Amino acid sequence: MLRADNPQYLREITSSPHLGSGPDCLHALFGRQPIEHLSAGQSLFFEGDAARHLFEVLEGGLRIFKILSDGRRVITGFLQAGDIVGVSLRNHYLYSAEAIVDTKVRRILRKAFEAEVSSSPELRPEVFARLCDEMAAAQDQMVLLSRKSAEERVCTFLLKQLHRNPGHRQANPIVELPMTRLDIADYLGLTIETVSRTMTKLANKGILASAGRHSVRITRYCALVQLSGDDEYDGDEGGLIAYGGGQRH
Amino acid sequence: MLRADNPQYLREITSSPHLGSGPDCLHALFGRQPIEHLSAGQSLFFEGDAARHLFEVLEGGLRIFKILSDGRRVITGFLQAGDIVGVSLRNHYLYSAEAIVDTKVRRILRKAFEAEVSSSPELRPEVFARLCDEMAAAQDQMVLLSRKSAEERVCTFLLKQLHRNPGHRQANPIVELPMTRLDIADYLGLTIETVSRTMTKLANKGILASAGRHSVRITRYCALVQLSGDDEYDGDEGGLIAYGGGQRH
DNA sequence: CGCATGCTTGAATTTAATCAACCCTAGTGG
DNA sequence: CCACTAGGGTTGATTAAATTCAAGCATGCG
Repeated sequence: MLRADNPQYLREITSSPHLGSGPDCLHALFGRQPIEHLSAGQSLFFEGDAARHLFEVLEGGLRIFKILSDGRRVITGFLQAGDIVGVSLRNHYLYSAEAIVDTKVRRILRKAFEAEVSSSPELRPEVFARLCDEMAAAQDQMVLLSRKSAEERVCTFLLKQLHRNPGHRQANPIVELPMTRLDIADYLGLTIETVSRTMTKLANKGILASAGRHSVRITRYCALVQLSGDDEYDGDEGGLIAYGGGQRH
Repeated sequence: MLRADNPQYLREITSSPHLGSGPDCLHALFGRQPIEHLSAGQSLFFEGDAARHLFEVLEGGLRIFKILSDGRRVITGFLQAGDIVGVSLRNHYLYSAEAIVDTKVRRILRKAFEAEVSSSPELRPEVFARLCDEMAAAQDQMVLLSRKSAEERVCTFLLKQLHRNPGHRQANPIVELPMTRLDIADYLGLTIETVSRTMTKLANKGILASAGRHSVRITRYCALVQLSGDDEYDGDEGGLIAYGGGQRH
């Protein structure tokens, strides 16, 4: 349904079947495993389960989340094609994972993964890099949840979704939002009503235009960046300019 | 001032001077480095700086934080004796670090650290474990910031501070809070007023008693746990019981 | 002793949550 | 093929929680 229509990714991962043959050789570990199909809403694993497998997302998307005892849900991330689930865990899964749409994954035993990684000096930096990226994303999310207004949260989210998908450089790009409003709300620490109202407000400002339930056209990218509350994005790959500060003490 | 008076830690780390001689051999990497003194408020490094060193905290404490362009500050963690700063980073520091009290640290070149780690199969699991712990803490913090009330946040924070210090098993334990109320507020995503009011309310409920500006006596531990919004703590090391869920889908 | 900083308390305001209708659309069955 | 329905989404009115603004209090330091 959603990201099934970009075969670049599949080509890329299948073109590096041997360990150490490229920057994404981590995917090669999953190469010979059978593809598993998850239908929308289906669980992959639960928080607290013994972490026996790692998963590679081939197509579709997952939400990963934690639930408080009284039912409050916090989505800590969305995963899509190319992502690997479960790198940062020890004996038990830190969170639950569910498909947000029909999704294809491959799995590998965690033991096998760890054995491969510890025996391959080529793989280790890649694992390390993924962990650090995950950590950086978690830090950004803490900033968002801690100090950003509803509008800033929604704008930040839209930008993040935009930058992670192909075609984010064109004139009036479309952001795909395969998840529901409730998912977005639980990811941004808001309610569905607030998410909805904020999107409407952004539409009224001419910053975006609704393009069906699961996508949005960005009409004023610069304004979106301004309203996201972050420092300006650098020209290309969606990272923030790190400013080598000096403003406190 | 604060944690200077528990020499156990110093004994522990100096008793394992050789690589691979114990579960905490990571500290041995810093063993021959000179001790550096930071006075309260002093910066160690800034977000965005080239990450040339890793630091080991010997005594005292640090806050690590990010700042939005308009000055809003988010403290993403507090570090104390035994912690290592900078494991989860690539080329630039993800955050700034400042001493919250007079603090002693040792530093090691990141290149040297990485060389040592990649050449030592004993060290690697330890680095990995620290990264995973950091990730788990970040996830918990996201839950706190996303969905917990002011009271739940403060209770969670007090429990976390309590469990990380020695002597948390005694009858009416004392929680040390070396940081200011502003630090706590910026860590919990609240204002100082809300933190202050919430502490007062907890005191009125008989759950805690003020014991000077920088420490608090916990008088009803169980009530504190209830109010923290988490599932019950397990008997010992302050971790949450992971419940092998099954409540959604 | 007196100031400055950090902390507490109170009143007013603001933001987002909650409660409640209603709408839209995709999918179903007649 | 079209009407119906259910779920997700939007919009509006009200409420609650935390922030903001403002004042006063303690503690620690010169």
